[in-house]
Amino acid sequence: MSAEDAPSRPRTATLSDVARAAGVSIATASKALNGRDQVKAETRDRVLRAAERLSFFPNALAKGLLAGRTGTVGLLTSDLEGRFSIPILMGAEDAFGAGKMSVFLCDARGDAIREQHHVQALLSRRVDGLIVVGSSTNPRTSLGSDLPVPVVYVYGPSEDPADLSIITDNVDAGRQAVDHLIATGRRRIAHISGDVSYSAARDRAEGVTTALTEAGLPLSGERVMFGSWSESWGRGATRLLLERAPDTDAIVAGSDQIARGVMDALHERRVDIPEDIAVIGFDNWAVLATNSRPQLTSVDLRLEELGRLAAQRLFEAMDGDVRHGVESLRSRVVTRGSTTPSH
Amino acid sequence: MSAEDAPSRPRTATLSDVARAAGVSIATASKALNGRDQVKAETRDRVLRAAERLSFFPNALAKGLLAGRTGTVGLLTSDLEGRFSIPILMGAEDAFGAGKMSVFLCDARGDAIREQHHVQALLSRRVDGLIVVGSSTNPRTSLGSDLPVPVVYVYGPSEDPADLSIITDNVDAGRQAVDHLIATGRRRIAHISGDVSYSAARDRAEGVTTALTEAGLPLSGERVMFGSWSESWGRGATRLLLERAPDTDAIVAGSDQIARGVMDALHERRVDIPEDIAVIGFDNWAVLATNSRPQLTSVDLRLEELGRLAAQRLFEAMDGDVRHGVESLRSRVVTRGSTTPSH
DNA sequence: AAAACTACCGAAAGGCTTTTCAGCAAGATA
DNA sequence: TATCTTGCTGAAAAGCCTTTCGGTAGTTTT
Repeated sequence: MSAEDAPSRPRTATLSDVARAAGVSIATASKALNGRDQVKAETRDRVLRAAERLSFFPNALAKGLLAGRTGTVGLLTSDLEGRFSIPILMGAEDAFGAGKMSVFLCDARGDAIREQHHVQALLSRRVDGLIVVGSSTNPRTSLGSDLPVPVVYVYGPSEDPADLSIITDNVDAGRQAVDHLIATGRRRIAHISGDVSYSAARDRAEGVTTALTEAGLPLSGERVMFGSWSESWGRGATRLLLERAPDTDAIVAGSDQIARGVMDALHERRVDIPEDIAVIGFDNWAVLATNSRPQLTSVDLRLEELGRLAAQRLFEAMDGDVRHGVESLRSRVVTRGSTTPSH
Repeated sequence: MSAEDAPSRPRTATLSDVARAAGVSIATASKALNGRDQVKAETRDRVLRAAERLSFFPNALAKGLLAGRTGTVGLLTSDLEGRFSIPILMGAEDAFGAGKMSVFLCDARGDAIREQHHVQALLSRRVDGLIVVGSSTNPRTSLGSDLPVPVVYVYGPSEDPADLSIITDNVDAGRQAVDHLIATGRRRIAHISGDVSYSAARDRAEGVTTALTEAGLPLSGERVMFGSWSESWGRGATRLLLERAPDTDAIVAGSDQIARGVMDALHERRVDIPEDIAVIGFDNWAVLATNSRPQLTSVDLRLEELGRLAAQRLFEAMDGDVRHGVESLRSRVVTRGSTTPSH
C-alpha cells in the first residue's frame, strides 16, 4: 500500500449544478425533478438528462431541514454479539424500506453510561425515533418519557407500562412446543431449560407445564430442569434425566444450544433421535438447528417480524399515533428431523 | 395497549434557549460552553447551570454545517446474518469512539441494486466515509473511484487495487494452525476445508501445505479435502479420512463449523480428542468453540482488529492521507482443549 | 486623558432544497 | 395594433442552529 496527497475527489452535484448544466433556474430544476407542473416537457427532459449526467441526488439533510424530519432512526442494542439484535434489525430495516429511512446502530454493551452517551449522540443528530433492543427478555429500565422522539422497546420490554414494548409470547411458545410433541405421539415429555433468572426460561416452562396439565400428562422427570444456556448443561442435564426418568420419550430444550447438548448426550448413549426420544429447541438458530444430526425442530420466535412491527409502530408514533403497553407476537414451530422420522 | 393523541413532547433545547435562560447572548453562551476565554467566570457558571437545567446538548447537524463534516460514516455489508460483519462493526465503532462518530448500518443482502440504493442514500446523508464489509474473502467489485468520500474495504478486498482493502492473511492463518499442531507434537496432519471457490479455503490450504513442506512433513490423507462450510461435510470428510489415513493424529478444519462436524464423527468412532487426534478450526466463533467437548482450539481472525484498523484508515483518508492496495493482518491461535490435554 | 484591555453583543455565514410570488414572453382575442 | 391571457421562469426567502467576526461599551493602566 502507499500514501499520497488526496486526489481531487468529485464533489457531489447539487441542484444548482444541475440547473446550470440544463440552462435553467434552480426553481425550475426542482420542479422538473419533482414532477411538478408548470414546466414545459422539453425543459423537463433537459433537466432530467442533466441530473442523470451529473448523477445528481437530492441532499437528504437539506430536505430534512424543510420537512422537519431527518429520515433517520437510532437502534440501540446491547446484544450485537448475540443472535437477537440482528434479525430484529433486519426486520426493522425491511419495514423502513431501503433508502427511505436510514438506521444509526449503537451498541451500549450493557453499560448504562455508554447507553446514555449514545442516546445523546442520536438525539443530537436529530433522529426521528428510537428502537431499543433488550439484551434479554427481562424487562429493562425505561429511557424515560421526557425524550423529544418516540421510542419502541423490542424483545425485552420496558419496565414502564407507559412505554410501548413489542415482545415474543414465551408462554405460548412453550405451549406450542408441547402441543407439537403431543401431536407427534409423545407422552413422556421432559423440559431442560436455561438460567431460571431469565423470564424467557420461566415463561417457556410455564407454557410447557400448562400444556401438559391441560393434556392430562405428567412432566417427565417431575421437575423443570433449570441450569444455564449452554450445550454442556444440556449434556449434563440429559444424563441426569435419563437416570431419573429412563422412559422419557421427548425433551423440550430451553434453547437450540441446550438442544445441541441434549442431542450430543443422547448420541453418546446411542439413543435414537427421534425414534426413542424426540428433541425440540427454541430460537430456530439456523447454524445450530440445520447442522445437527438429525436436524433440529425448533420454535421460531419470529424476531424479524418483531423488528418489522417495531418499525411500523415507530412510524405510527412519529405521526402522532402513540401506543402504550406490551404487544406480544406468537412464535411458530419449524419442524425438522429431531421430532419427525425422516422417512 | 392503547392509542391516543400525542402527548406534548419536550422540544430539545437549543443554544438560544440556554442563552435566554442565562440572560446572555447566543455568542456568549457558545463561548462559555466551549471553554473559550473572553467570558467572566461568573457568567460562564450561569450559562453552564442553565445548560444543565435544560439538559442542552449541541445539535450535531448544525455543528456539521460549520465543520463541513457530518460526523457520520456508512457501513455497508451483505453479511449481517453471518458472523463476520458484527465483530468488524464492533471494532469500527470502538475506534470511532462513542458519540464522536455515528454509524449508519445498511445491509444490501447480496443485491447490487440494493447496494447502489444504499450508497446513494448514504451519500445523500453526507456521510464522511464508507466502510464496505465483504460477504466473503473473495474480491468484490469496487464501488468506483468517483465517490465524493473515502471508502475502505474490509474482510473481502476490492478488485480495484486503487482502493484500500483491509483483510486477514489467510495463508499465514493456515501456517499458524500447522505450526501450532507441530509444536504440540503432531506429525500426521490432515486438512478438511470448505468450498474451494472461496479464496479463504484456498489460502488457508496453501498455508497449511506450505508449513508442512517446510517442516518436512507429508499431508495426511495426501490431498486437501475441499467440500462445503458445514458440519455435515466435516462429519463425512472425517469418515473418509479415517479410512484413507487411519494413522492421522491431527486435523486442521477449515472453519469452526467443519471442526464441530469433525469432532462429532470422532466421538462417534470413540476416538479421543486430543489424545488420539487433535482438532483445530478457524474463526474462533465462541458459540461453537467454547461449547464443544472438549473446547475447540481455533485460529482467531481478529475481526475486531480489522474493523478498528478500517475505521482508523478511514479517518486518515478523511484527513487527506489516502492509501491504496491491500493491508493484511495476522491472525492468532486461541488454544483450548482440542489440541492440548486438559491436565 | 489617551491607550489598552476585558466582557459582551449583533449579525452573518455556513450548507442546499423547496416553495412562493412576481414578472416576462409568446400567443390569442378584440 | 393594443390588451388580455396563459404558461413558464427566476430571484429570494424559509427552514435549522452553531460558530465566528467585528464592534461597542465599560474598566483599568500608563
